[in-house]
Amino acid sequence: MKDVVSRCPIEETMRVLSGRWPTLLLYYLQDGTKRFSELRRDNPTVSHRILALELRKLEEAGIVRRTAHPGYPLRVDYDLTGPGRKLVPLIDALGAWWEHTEDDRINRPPTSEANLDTAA
Amino acid sequence: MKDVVSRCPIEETMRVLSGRWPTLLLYYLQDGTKRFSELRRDNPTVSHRILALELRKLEEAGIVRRTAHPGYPLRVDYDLTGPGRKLVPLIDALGAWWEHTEDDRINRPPTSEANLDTAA
DNA sequence: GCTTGGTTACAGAATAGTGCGTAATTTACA
DNA sequence: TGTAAATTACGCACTATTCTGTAACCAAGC
Repeated sequence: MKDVVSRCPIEETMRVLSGRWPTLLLYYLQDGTKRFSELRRDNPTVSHRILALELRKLEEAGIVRRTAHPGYPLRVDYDLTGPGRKLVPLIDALGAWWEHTEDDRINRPPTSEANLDTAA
Repeated sequence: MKDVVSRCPIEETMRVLSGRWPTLLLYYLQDGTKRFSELRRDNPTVSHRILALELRKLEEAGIVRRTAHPGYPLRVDYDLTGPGRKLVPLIDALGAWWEHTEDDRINRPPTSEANLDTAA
C-alpha cells in the first residue's frame, strides 16, 4: 500500500487497518495499557521493527496513544484513544460476519439473481 | 500478506479485505452486476492483472460470484453473494467511523482513561 | 554490560505494473 | 466474397516497486 491521498473514508480506514497487525494490536490493546515489550510477547511473530512501524502508523491515525515515561530503562505505554475504542466493536463485527456467513460463503449458493432474495 | 492459516475470524477477514481494492470493488458491486471491463472503468488505476487476482480472491472467499457466459467475445459478470451484500454495511460503518472520529483522532485529546499524565 | 524502545542499513520476499498472446465470433471494407 | 481487424477477459513472463526481516547500533542509568 502506497501513501495515496484519497478523500474516501473507507479507503483511508483500510489504508490504516490493512495487513496482519493493526487489528491484532487493537485486540491486545482492548484490555488496557500495554508496553512495547508486552505487545511483542503477545504475538511473538511480529518483528521488532514492524511492531514499531505499525504502532507509529496507528498512533498517527489517532487510534493508539503513545506515552513515554522519562527515565531509564525506557518505558513506553500504548493504549487506545477514544476513537480507537470505538473502532473495536466494528472490527469484532467483521469477525462475527466471517463466522456467521461461513456456510454461505463456502457453499456458494445461487445468490438470488437480480434482487430476489432467495434465502439465507 | 502471506497465506497464514489462522483460526481467528478477524484475521481471516482482514486477509481478504486488506489492500486498496477489495473494499472499492465491494463498493462498485453494490449497485448490481458488473462486467470485468466495467470494473476497470470504475477505477482506472488498477491493472487488469491485479483486478483479476483481486476478483478471484473475493470469489474464493465467497464474497463475489463470477458468472462466465459461453461464446465470444468473452463475457463475464461479477456480483455480490449473499454474504457479500451483508458485508457492505459493515464496511460502510468503518467509513462512518473514520469520518465521525476525525476531530478526535487528529486532536488527540487526553483520552478519558486513568492515566492522566504527560498528555501531548 | 544489562536493560528498553527505537532507528538505520542492507538483503530477501512479496506484490504490482507492462506488454504480449489467445479464443471465436462479429464487423469493416476493398 | 474474402480477409483483415476488433472485441473481451484474462494468463503468462518479465520488470519495477514496495514490504518485511535481520542484525547492528544507540541512549543512559544501575
